[in-house]
Amino acid sequence: MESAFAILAEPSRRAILSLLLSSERSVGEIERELQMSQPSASKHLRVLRDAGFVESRIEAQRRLYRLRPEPLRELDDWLTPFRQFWSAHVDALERHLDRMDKSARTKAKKRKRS
Amino acid sequence: MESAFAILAEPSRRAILSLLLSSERSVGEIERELQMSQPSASKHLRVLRDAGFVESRIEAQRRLYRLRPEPLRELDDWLTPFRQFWSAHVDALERHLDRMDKSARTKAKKRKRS
DNA sequence: CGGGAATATACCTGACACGGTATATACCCC
DNA sequence: GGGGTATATACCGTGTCAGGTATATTCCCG
Repeated sequence: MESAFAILAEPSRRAILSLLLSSERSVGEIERELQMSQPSASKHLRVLRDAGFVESRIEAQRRLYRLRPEPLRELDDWLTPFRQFWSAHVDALERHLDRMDKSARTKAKKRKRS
Repeated sequence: MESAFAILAEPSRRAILSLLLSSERSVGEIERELQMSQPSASKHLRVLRDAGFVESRIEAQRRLYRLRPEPLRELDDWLTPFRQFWSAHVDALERHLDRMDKSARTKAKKRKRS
């Protein structure tokens, strides 16, 4: 369970991270908003914390969890070489379409990046 | 095994994708360069193909696999809202460091985005 | 200090994915 | 068409992980 990808393979964990985008939350809030059991929330948060995706602070009996950016940055770094690839790919498609008939071009453009 | 993250949770599959960045390869080449068994290579490629990460063409008895950009784009899209978050976070760190001593600032700047 | 709320952990169980071995399939070339 | 190469698939054994239930822990407050 080392890699950031393995951590994010779990849909619930991705949901938690997305939730924390707007603001920090307690375990109970996460539990309610994502409709998961309390132990499940705690366990996912534990995994996320061990992997550095979140950190917590204590407020009375609550633990408030918030995002930490580093692991997601690493993800982004892994993607970097591919980014170059896929923009090249789009350009190649573009050039290719310039030699095709119009109907095909129209259809294919729907898959083009914004 | 739906999500792109689940597919990339496997180190071997990430290795295959990285390998294909430079050029398309046959199953045998992948098998040799990544030191995995032939069935293992075939099975991972099957998963990657089903998920749209690669496509193959046939040349004699070989299958040549090459990258497809779309699924990685989706990954990148998922990261988008977090990117905004982490640059904000860096800026906050930056401001904070402006009030700290120099040695701490120097050390932290190594982790700063380009 | 005792009760209750919030969170964490232990334990069990079922599902599933990976790796390996064996085998099938497809294709080339002599 | 037979032998060999390249790739895919079937099947099995095993480890790992997620979810659930039960319980421990921590903390607040009256």
